[in-house]
Amino acid sequence: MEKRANGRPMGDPAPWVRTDYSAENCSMLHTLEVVGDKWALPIMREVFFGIRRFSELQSVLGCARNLLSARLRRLTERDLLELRTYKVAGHRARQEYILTHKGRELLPVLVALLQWGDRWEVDANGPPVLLTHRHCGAPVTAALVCSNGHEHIGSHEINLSAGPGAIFVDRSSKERRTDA
Amino acid sequence: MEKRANGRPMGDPAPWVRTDYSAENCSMLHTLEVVGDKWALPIMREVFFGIRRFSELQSVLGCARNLLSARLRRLTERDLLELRTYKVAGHRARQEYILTHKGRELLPVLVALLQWGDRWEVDANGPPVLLTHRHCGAPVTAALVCSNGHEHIGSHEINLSAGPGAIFVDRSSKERRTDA
DNA sequence: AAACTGAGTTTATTTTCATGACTCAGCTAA
DNA sequence: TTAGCTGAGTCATGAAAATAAACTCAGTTT
Repeated sequence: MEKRANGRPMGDPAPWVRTDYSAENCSMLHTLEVVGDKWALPIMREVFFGIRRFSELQSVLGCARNLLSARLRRLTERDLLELRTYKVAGHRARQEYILTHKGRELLPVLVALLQWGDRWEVDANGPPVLLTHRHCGAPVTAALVCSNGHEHIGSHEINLSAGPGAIFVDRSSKERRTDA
Repeated sequence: MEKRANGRPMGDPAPWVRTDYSAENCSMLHTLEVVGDKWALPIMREVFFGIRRFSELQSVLGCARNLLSARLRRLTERDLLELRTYKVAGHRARQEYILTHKGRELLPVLVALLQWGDRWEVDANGPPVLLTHRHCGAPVTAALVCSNGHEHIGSHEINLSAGPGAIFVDRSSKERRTDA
């Protein structure tokens, strides 16, 4: 079968419609394996916000200690967080979880989630947290941009194609549609 | 106690460190209430990718039918998806789930997750899915931008402050730190 | 009439979450 | 010097959610 350069067979509905390669190794799923449970993203948000100690995280998040413990362990093992010991005068040594580079790069995910909630699920009082650019004071958002500098790309302006790691499958069907 | 214009008490560690208002009504949590379970985001991704029928979604995602059913119902009730009936010649009427505006605006979340996985959890073969700008062909990413047009804002260039919906709490502690 | 398809529902099993009690070491006040 | 407090957890148990597999049911094709 004739294929395009990117591996997609010719004559497919639209480049935006994926029918020919599998979803099972999608990077999004890999990400969700690490942070896709109930508490990982809230934990990461708190660490971004400066809450870094076990007991503080527990009281701020209100989650079960055993779960917090298990999640912090996983986030540490997967190198999103790093455990560090420090000292406060008059107290014994304490521990804190700090962000690694890998963890810090999750910020666009957190901001995108925050922003969607601000836009679509906010209560009457308005958004509880504001993010602004330190240098100019303007609100910060997660936007789709391309590496040629085009900003605020809409969902219809995006082409989807198979990457080197794509797994191809046959899901073709010759049906033609009419409106209901 | 003396406070700044945004309500934060004077003398706090750094604007980036939230210690004085609560996390419980954060918009991120509102978002996660809608799409924070195991299957909602994968479902949304597939619908973005053009997979829109119940049985197609089930076979592509491999998730349990009852869960798929429950998730699609919730996503429809919450207006991220809309159920539509259509007709294929030689078949009885079928149904498809299509994106609403609210659902389409989740794309930055999906792209941010995809991109983090591509960067940090990709397997040897490389990324399975590529997103490119239809007009110029350049890769598309979710980036932090401000409304003054500054692009690629780093996590350290962001100020955090309480918004109108913030709930204030007292978590002050007078401890001073030394290194461990 | 028998088998097939699409879009689910029901029921049973397994996994994950949540609650509350318990541990254990270092510090601190009596 | 012993009793109590704090930080950072673990353990046992019950509740909720996810998974798997069988079942339903109407329209369709053979």
